[in-house]
Amino acid sequence: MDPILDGLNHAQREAVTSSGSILQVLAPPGSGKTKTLTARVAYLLSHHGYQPQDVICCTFTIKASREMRERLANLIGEKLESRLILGTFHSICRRYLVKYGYLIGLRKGFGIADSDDTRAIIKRTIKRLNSSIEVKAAQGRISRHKAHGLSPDAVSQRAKAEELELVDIYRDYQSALAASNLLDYDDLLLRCSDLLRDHPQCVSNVQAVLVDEFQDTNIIQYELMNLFASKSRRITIVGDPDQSIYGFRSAEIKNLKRMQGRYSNTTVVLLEDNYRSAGSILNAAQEVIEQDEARPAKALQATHTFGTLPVLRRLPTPNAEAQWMVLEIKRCAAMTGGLLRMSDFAVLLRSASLSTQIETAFGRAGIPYKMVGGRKFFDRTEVKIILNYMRVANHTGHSDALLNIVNVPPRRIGDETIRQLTSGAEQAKLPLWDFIKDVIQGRRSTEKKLQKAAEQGLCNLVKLIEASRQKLQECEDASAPRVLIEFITERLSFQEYLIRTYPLDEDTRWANVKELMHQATEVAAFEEEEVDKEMDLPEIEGVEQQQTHAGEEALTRFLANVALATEITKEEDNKEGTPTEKVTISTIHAAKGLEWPVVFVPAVYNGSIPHSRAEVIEEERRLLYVAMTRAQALLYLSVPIRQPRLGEGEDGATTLTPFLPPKLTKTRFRQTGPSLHEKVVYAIADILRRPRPSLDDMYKGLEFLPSTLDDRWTPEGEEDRSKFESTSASHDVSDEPNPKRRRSDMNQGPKTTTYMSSTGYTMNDSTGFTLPPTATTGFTSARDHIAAYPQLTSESAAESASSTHADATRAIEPKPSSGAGRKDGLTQASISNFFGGPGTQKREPVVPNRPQPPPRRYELPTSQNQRLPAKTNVPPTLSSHRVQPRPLIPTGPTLEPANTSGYTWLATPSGPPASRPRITVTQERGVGNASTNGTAGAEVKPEASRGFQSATTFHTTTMSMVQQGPRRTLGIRRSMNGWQDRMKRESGGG
DNA sequence: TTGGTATTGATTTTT
DNA sequence: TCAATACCAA
Repeated sequence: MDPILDGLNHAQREAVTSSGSILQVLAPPGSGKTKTLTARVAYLLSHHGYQPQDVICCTFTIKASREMRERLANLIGEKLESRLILGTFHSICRRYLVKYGYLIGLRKGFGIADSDDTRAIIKRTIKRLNSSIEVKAAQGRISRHKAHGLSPDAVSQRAKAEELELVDIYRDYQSALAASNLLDYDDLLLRCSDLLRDHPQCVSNVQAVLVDEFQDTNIIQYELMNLFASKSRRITIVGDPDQSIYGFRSAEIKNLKRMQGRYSNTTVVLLEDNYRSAGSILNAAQEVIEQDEARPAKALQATHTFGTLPVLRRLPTPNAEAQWMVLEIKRCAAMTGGLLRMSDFAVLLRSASLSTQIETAFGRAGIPYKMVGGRKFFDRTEVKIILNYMRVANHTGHSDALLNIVNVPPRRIGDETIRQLTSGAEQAKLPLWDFIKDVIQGRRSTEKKLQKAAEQGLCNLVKLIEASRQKLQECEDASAPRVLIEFITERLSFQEYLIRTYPLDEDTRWANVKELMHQATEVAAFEEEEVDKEMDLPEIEGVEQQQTHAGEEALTRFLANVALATEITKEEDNKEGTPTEKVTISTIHAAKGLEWPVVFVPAVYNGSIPHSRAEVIEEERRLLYVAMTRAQALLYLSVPIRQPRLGEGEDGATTLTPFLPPKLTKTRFRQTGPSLHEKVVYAIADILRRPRPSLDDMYKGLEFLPSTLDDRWTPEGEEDRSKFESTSASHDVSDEPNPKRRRSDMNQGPKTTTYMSSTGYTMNDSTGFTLPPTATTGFTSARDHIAAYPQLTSESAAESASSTHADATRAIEPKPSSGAGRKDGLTQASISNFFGGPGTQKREPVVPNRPQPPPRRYELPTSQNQRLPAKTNVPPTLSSHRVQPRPLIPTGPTLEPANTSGYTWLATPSGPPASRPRITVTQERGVGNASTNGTAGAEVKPEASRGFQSATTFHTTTMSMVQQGPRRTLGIRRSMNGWQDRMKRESGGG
């Protein structure tokens, strides 16, 4: 058997081995899309004998291209992998333009205009033309025209009057780019397609073209694909119309049809088995996407068990929402006995700006996280300054970069001076830089005489840039970027400048500059090995490739990578005790193609999703679909019922997204987090294909939980006043009125114990939630609890109904006897399992009067506390607020009849219905403790203890995160052109 | 004319 | 939280 085909199902195999030269693979979420595509690449190399440098593989995002490289390296080896022409459309185009751009009159050493440059240029011309068009709107419309391949002239021909205003801006923008020798993102594609259309010999070597996420291609990218394949006409595309979420970037789902029309011999293969998600999640997601009636029906078959229903949680405010996520993450982590680690959780957001509250809540609670998407490393002001110096040094014609740094650090060059200079340069038809040089050397003068101070400042600037250029000329190797950064920071006394300007966080800002240096160093090290030659395009007879000064070339490439990558991977500082395990917070867009065991999608209200400014609401629905289908085992959607800030309703009330109509939420969702008893946990383990945790391990975490249920808020999304009376007085905990006061509350307790602080829960209790100062209302009986959640019973019934057929597919065990007493019986069984089932040495429900350290939530009277191990001593403030052990009575949602794979419970002795097992969690802890010394679950132990102990280190991480402020964590992306290959070599090889 | 301080305003998604 | 604007003192 061909190892390439190992582990592929029938449809995947068919796709991989298809002899059709034009192949479309339609691959819904979790169907092994990337696996199939990489296998196809490997198959083409090994069975068709193509050389890797003759295969082009286009992805859409950098992350996707990195993943593809990694997978291919495993499949075909690094040697071959590194020679593939693989990358984002933009980066591949850049490579072609660098080598062959001269054929279409592109000037050497062109730079890439990032969105900041674009915005600045457009802003300037709008001002000059006195246009009333908004900058952002103009930017978007110009980009759209370009994505359709329309030049300013082309637009003006078919334009209406109002469009003509834009055409002027468009023209002006284009000439500004040309003047600075810049290409914007659209130009990269556009000019490359010009190149290949006029000079197809540049790609005459290409044997096969593969495109990932084809539904996200725009017209130009589609044309590029065809041009790449103009010789061989062998194309494989993988895509899913349901996951098209880049329409705002002119992506056209129509390209699928267009391609079929263009190539009559198109073969279409459908993948429909989902290997990622629980059946319950798929059902819910499928129902969301099927609301789109224009969409062709497409099957999506679950291969996993039904699992537990997804959650749609209502909460009072965005802040409560964030705190709830903290609670649920901790609850999941603790109650699954080390099965789930921090890196198994993801929070997916419609907008990156939603992250702030979540980040602060996580920071306070000691949840380590990393933010993906949102603000980019290379966009930080301090980094940007250095980069702009480098850009000017690289190419003095880059007027926008020059304008950005002309008075940074301050050189007494103010607005007026700049106005004189720019208008003078324009009149003289000179680049700004040349004009400035002429002025200070006395060859020219401005309309109005410049101030002495300003002139002196300009003089210093020119000297610095000239010196930098000199330095660059002297440096004829790949170290140029690093050399230049060092030189510039030194000459600017940049660190002192940062201290002066940003006294609050000058250290992190300086650290960012250091990080930039580090990146440059890495590039240099990589290129010195000359491995990068393999990244070059293959030589083609008869077409000359353009050569450049090595140092300049290295700098240009560095800057291009920066513009195209905009994020970098920070190497994990694996210092002792630093957890590398982090919760991912990401935009939904940036999460495409990825998966996590547990996914949270907060803010599912109208205006957020669909976004209030969204143009196509179908796309927003697909966005929700994409977000939901990232989840493997647990999916949480949530919505704050009030949005105090920008809410459109009078009191800031929100409305649930129309994508989740009542008939859907009633049948496919539960209202609160699932009870995480044994069977649920086992189902999670099975879906993740991880070993089931032992019951011991599952007990271990419980004592640190304030509750084993998701019950701090009512299912309707109010704070539960019966338990948290004092907090309801000020229900916008959200705005965190006076943290100091609360902190002092906490500090009434003994300052104590590494243990306390190490749980990471002290922090949370003290700041995240408002604890009632007195214990009067702390106790809630389970009966009260049930009374408060009447709907749960029916909900669980719905779940069992909807899950029956899914059961059948996977039932390993005989079904529980169904019938009248079924619900109770099941519940009892699962609960008693949970607290003392056959997984442990104890078969009986635990002896009630055996003294055991209780979990905090169900605190025993203080007399019992004396028997706690010294280190687990609980401060009086915390122990006092709940005085009685809370009996746990099975409630509706603990029913999980879907998970018949948990076979242990059938053997469990369940009490007679009359005497329900009123087991306190105290006992449950006892079981856990007792069996810690036993043998049960020994093999799972390392995992479990890691998950648990890390709480200690979470805390420390948090502290550093809090000090640094939010979003200091560097993103996980890495620019391409081999940076990641180097990483791989280092980590993988060593 | 500059540069500091205060106020206000604003925040889709990515290459 | 950050950035752009507005105003005032030098």
